[in-house]
Amino acid sequence: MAKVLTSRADDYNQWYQDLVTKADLADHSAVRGCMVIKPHGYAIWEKMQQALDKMFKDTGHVNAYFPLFIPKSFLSKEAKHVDGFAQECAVVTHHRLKTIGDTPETRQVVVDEKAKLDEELIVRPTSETIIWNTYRDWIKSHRDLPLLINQWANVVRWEMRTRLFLRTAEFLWQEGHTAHATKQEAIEETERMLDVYAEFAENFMAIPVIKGIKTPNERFAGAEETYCIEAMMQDGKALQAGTSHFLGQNFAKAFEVKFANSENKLEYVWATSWGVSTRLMGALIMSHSDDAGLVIPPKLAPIQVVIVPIFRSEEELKAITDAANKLMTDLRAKNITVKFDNNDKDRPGFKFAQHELKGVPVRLGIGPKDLANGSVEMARRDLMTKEVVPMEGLAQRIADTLDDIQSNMYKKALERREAMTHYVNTWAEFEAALDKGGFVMAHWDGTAETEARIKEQTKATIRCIPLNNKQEDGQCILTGKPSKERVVFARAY
RNA sequence: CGGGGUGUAGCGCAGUUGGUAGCGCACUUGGUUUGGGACCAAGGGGUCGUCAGUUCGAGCCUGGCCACCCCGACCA
Repeated sequence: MAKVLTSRADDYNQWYQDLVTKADLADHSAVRGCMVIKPHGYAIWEKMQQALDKMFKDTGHVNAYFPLFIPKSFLSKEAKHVDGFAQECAVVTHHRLKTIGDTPETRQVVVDEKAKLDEELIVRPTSETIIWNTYRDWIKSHRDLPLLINQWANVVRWEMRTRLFLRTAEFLWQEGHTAHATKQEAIEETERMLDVYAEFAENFMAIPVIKGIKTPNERFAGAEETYCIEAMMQDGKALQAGTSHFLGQNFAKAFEVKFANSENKLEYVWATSWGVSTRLMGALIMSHSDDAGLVIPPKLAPIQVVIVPIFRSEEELKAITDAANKLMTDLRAKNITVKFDNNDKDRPGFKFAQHELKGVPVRLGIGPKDLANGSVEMARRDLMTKEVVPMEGLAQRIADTLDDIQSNMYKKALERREAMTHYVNTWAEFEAALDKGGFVMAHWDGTAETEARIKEQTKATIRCIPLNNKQEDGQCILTGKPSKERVVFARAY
């Protein structure tokens, strides 16, 4: 068997890189830090979008679209916000090009200096400012609230160092921006959307997550409180998979967004924002995939079942095709997506390997023996097992198998996370646990100074303070000062 | 942005002292094959990352730039 991927044991980073490109998910582009998302990768992203979009709509949100460009002056209206993003913004300064040079050899396109913009435009790193500037006009009365809007968009953050899906200069995401009459409602919204993300991660992506809040250091610029879901990758590193922010009245005050309450008094509105991005693709890959390639949970697989015919003659192929067509009709009736891979170029063994690389959850092999016996060979991608099963009742059996794969993938990821979560009480234990990899649950004295010192010494950050965290007396692993709860430390992507 | 590395066909690589580019896989055509990455035969594909310089002559030497990888700093 020809090896296509670097193994995880040999070089985890290289494995990830190989997998993303070899499984046709994405490629590097001609533009620094930007990727081309290829059809197979985009198909998975579309499945994520569809599931999330439905969840957003089911919780009362509607979609809209705001501009890519933000006037520079908007960004500076919220002081902490601009500090958070100023370092990584792309700036549009001109609106016209011109051609210089008389011959084809010397001809080139240059910026027309006469076409300088009066006010420079920022390519959005996130859309709070343009949206809140717009909301000012939309919100006049408590009857306009709550305003529950989401947008699917691209954003640009000029990153120093990029990795496909995990951190790219341009990425795709959704950003929800909501306005509420009361603080309580806004906090409820923030928590509701965190729950939506957690449910999506666990039920669709089959990734267990810890819901928690960020420390002030790790908080979104401009937020009062940042909630997050944290996932653990196979190498034990943490990955922030989604965030939901309670923005308080910071943006309402910066953009003068006030509403008349029922007593006709003007009040500033309360805000939230929340987002997940194509980074989830990275989480999906690093949670489940193996040395043979991608493993995709059935609920997000663009193709859930592939049928590979095994044949010698045209007659055999025709008989197999008839059987496959019947089966496909049954599967589609159950909303299972299925592909019949009948190209005559590749041999069955090659097809098996290809579909494993691309992560198709269930593969069926149908050959002359199966037609004679009324059976098929069914292979599971998650367990890499094969069994011969009867054609009778197969569609239902496959539906059940897909369900089982979905839950098995979650269970496996959960077991791995539990095995790689360490509870420690001393500094020596803490360092040892970090070197093993995974989440380290430890007491912390609650100060930013201690958090920074730990990060400096170990590269580990506080991923979150879990919601509904168990309260227990303990001592900070670094300073020995008293602590009431353990927080999640890890090295992170 | 700093330190290190890499860049030759779609992918992985070789290319000697500077003398005008090759191998494996993939691709095309034909045939034989087909239950775990088939085989035979004949073909096609390259401004050697890019721009300049040195030279009679550059894949090879020199410099600039670009991209990617690893390690830092920064960050979702």
